[in-house]
Amino acid sequence: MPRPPEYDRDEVVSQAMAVFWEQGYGKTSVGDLVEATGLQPGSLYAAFGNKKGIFLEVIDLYNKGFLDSIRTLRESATPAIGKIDALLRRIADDQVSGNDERGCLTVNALLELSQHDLEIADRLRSYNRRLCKSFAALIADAQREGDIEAVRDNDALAMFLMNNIWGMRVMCKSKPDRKSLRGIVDGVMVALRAA
Amino acid sequence: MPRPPEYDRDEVVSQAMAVFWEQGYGKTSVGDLVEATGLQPGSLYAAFGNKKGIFLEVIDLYNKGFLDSIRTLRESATPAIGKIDALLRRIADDQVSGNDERGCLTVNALLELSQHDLEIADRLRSYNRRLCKSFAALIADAQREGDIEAVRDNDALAMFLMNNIWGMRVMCKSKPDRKSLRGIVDGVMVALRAA
DNA sequence: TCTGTTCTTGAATGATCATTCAAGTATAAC
DNA sequence: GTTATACTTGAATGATCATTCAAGAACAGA
Repeated sequence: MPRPPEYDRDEVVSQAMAVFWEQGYGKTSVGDLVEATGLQPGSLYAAFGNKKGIFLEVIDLYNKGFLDSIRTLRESATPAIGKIDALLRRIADDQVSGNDERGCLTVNALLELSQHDLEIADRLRSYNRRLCKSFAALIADAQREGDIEAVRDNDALAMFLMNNIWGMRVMCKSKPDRKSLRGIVDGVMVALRAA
Repeated sequence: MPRPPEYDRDEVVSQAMAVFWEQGYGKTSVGDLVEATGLQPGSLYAAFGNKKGIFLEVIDLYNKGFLDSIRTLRESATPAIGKIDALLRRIADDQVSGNDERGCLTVNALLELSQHDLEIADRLRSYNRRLCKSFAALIADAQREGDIEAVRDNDALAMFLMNNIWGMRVMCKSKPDRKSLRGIVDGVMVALRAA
C-alpha cells in the first residue's frame, strides 16, 4: 500500500556524515544536509525527526566502522604489538599527508557538544568505553604473546593508548610535522614495551 | 579631552573568557557577552571590532596565563622530573574532581574553529609552538639532572608530553574515573624515565 | 481502475543572532 | 562655562536557521 522511499537510509546517513565530519555539528545547516543528501527538509524530518536525530545515526555509523576496523585488525595472524604500532603509525602518517584535517568525528563532537547535550554525550561516552575495551583486548593479546609485561594493568595501558590517539586527533588540527608525530608514536611504544 | 572608558579592558576580556570557555565560541552569543561584561553591544564593538576580535584577545589572555604558570613552575628549585609528574597529576586530579569539565580553551577552540578560521587557527598554533618549547625546556632540565636520558630527543619527548596533556583535555569530556587517569599519568612517566 | 497510505516538495514561519547607528552622555582642556 | 572628543545606549537591521505543513505524487493492494 505505501509508497516506498526513494532513498537509501544508509547512504543518506553516510552523506550526512561527510558533512558533519568536515564542518562540525553547529556549523552544518539543514540546508547543507539537503544539498548533500538530495532530500528535501520534509523528507529529512520525516525520516530522522530533526537535525540531532540525523547526527545520532551518524555517530552510530562512524563508531561501528571504527570498532569494526579494530576487530578486523585483531583477527590477522601477526604479533599484536606490531598491530598497535601500525595503528599508531597509520594515524600519524594520515596527519602528515594532510589526509586527516577533519580529525576524529567522535573527538570533535565530544568537545563541541558534550557540555550542551547529554544525550549525544552519553552516546559518545558509551562508544568510547567499547573502544577502550577493544584496545584492552589488543594489549591483552600482546601481553599473552610476551611483548608487553603480563603483570602490567591492562586497562591502564588501554587508557594510555587511547589517550595518545586522542591527543593526535587534536594534534592534527595544529599541523604537526612528521618528526613530531614520530616522537609521539615512539613515546607510546617505549611506554608499552617497558619492563 | 576624550571621555575615558568606564570599564577595565583586562577585566572585560577575563569575563568574556569565562563565557567562551564554558560554552565554546559558536554557542556564545554577543548577548551572552553583553550580560557577562555589562557592556552594551555598541561599546563592545567599539572596543574590539567584532565577536572574533574579543575572542582573539581571550586566546591571548588564556595562553599567556598558561605559559606563565609553566615558567613559574620551572623556577622552583626542585627536580624537574617531579614538576612534570606534578603537572600531569594536577591535570588528572582536576578532571576527577569535576573541576575541569570545560577542558582547555585552546584545545576546544582548535577543534571547533581551526578548519573555519585561519586567523584563529594560526594564533592557536603559534601559542602551541611556544607551549611545546616550554615543555622541552622542562624536559631539558630533567635531562641535565639525570632523570631523563640525555641522549633522547628533547623535542620528541616534549611532543609526547604535550600529546598526552591534550589527550587528557579530551578525556575530561568523557568523565573518566581516577584509576584510568592514573594509568595515563603512569604511562607517560614510564616512557619519560625509560632507559 | 480505484483507494488508502506514505513519500516528496519547497515555501512559510518564527526564532536567534551579529552587527550597525543615531542619539544621548560624560570628560578634559581651555 | 564651553567645546571637542570619545564613550554609552539599546533599538533596528538583515541574515541565517531549524522546523513545519499543506499540497501534490507515487505506489501496493483491491
